[in-house]
Amino acid sequence: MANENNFQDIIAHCKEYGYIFPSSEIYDGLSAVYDYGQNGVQLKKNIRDQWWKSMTQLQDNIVGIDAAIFMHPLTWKASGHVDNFSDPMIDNKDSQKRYRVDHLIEGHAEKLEQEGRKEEARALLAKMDSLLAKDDFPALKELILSNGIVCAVSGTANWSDIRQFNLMFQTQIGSVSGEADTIYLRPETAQGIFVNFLNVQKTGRMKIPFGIAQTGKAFRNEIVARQFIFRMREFEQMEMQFFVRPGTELDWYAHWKAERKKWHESIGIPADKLRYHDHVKLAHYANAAVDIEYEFPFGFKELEGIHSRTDYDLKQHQGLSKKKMQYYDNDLDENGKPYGNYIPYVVETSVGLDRLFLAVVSMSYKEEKWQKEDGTEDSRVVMRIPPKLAPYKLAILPLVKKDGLPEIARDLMHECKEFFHTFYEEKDSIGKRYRRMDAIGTPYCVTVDHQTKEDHTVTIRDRDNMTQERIHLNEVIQKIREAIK
RNA sequence: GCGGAAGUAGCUCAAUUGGUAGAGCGAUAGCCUUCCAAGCUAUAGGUUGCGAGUUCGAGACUCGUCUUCCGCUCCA
Repeated sequence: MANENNFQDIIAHCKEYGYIFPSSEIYDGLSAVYDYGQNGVQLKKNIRDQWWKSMTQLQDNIVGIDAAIFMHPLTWKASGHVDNFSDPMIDNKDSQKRYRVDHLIEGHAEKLEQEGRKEEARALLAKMDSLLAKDDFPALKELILSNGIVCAVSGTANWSDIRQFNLMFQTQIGSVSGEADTIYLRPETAQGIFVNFLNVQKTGRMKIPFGIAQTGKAFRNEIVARQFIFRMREFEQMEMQFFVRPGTELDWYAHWKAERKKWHESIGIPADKLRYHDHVKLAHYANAAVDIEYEFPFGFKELEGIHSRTDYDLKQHQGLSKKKMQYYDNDLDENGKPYGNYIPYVVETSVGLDRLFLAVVSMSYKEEKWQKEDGTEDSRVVMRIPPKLAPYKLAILPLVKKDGLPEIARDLMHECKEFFHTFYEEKDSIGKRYRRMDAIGTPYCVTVDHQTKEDHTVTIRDRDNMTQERIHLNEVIQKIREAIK
């Protein structure tokens, strides 16, 4: 069974074998940020490619886009990110409760008012507004202390300093400082799809129901980082927003709920490691929501979210942009009349690519021990990554570094690399090289030996069961392509 | 954010009461040629996380700081 110790081993293995490095490690690292190494980038790309193919190429009514990370600031006003998550916060050190500063002071003003001290309340709020406008946090804290405002839980005034709680990363657009405007790094890719809804629908002549898919980076200023790449400040999402006729959204929600779980199983994730988790408490924009959870070494956690987002987002954008986010539906209803104009409802599927990566790595990592024929114990660390996701598909190994074997191996290498990632290695004993390939998860190894010179056959070794068979040189490419289909 | 623990070579760890920083594995080059790790030779790799202090002398003691891990907290 998986456990925490195993998880530490997985993290160490990821670094040791070029999958994941802590960001900026030579400068002591950057909290909650990680880099993908030479093997990690390939695995990540392969997962992303599988998703992209399944969501666009294999679908009749879904197209992809790639929206910019920078978006007009009003986008985040519309989505609710600006108003809800960028306020000054203060913590009470005794109760460890966190408050929005404006809520805390307003609450106190209300109490004053009830006590009939209306003038004081008004003065307090006026003072607060002017200080908030100036972002004068020390003065705001002083205001809280001088008014004797205490925590409702602990009853104490043991307050931390006031800090800005920023969900979103800010930066400046415009090369001349002073004239610059604040913009945000997107906290979710979904809004790039919503703001392009009309563009795609019109230029692609899309008919409802249809979907728009996108993969890309998103950024969140989280408070703390834990659990390796499960929660990062910079992460990659794979999202698809599916636009449907109002009233049909829950049918489509059920459809995608089932489809998405099937997809995870199709890339090799065991069904018993997956489960649904229905949301009881729904976000402000949803009328149904479910997580597909994976059993990580630290427990079942969200891998993908499927949300019925109603028409919330398009309606919000219509309100702020003054552009009609409408679709004219020519299909006939039960009375034989066209459905006509409406704002489509949206069913969202949103996977964390980094989380999926971690799921694949977690399920693949195995430490194995067994008895050899002579009675001694043998062991290996193997990454049983599904072949179609593995960074390298094939390793080509000359049995010895002489007798013309490397030359044959290199010729084969040259042919293979047109079709899939191939690794070449001639140093050390053959057993050692097999172990190295096991450790990075290469599913197949072809070994060129002396017999190859006589009959043009090689051995091909299977990573998972360590068995070998002998095949003709001409069969190698076809066999690997078949295995990674 | 709070509490606890830990930072020595790429990895795992040594280094006696405070007295010259080491080993194994790994890496690199060469030898050997052997189908499942651990054959031979050589080489490289360290301001002991960082900064102060105590001391004739600090990897070790004191203080500060940074990072990581564990448990709470947070995670629309």
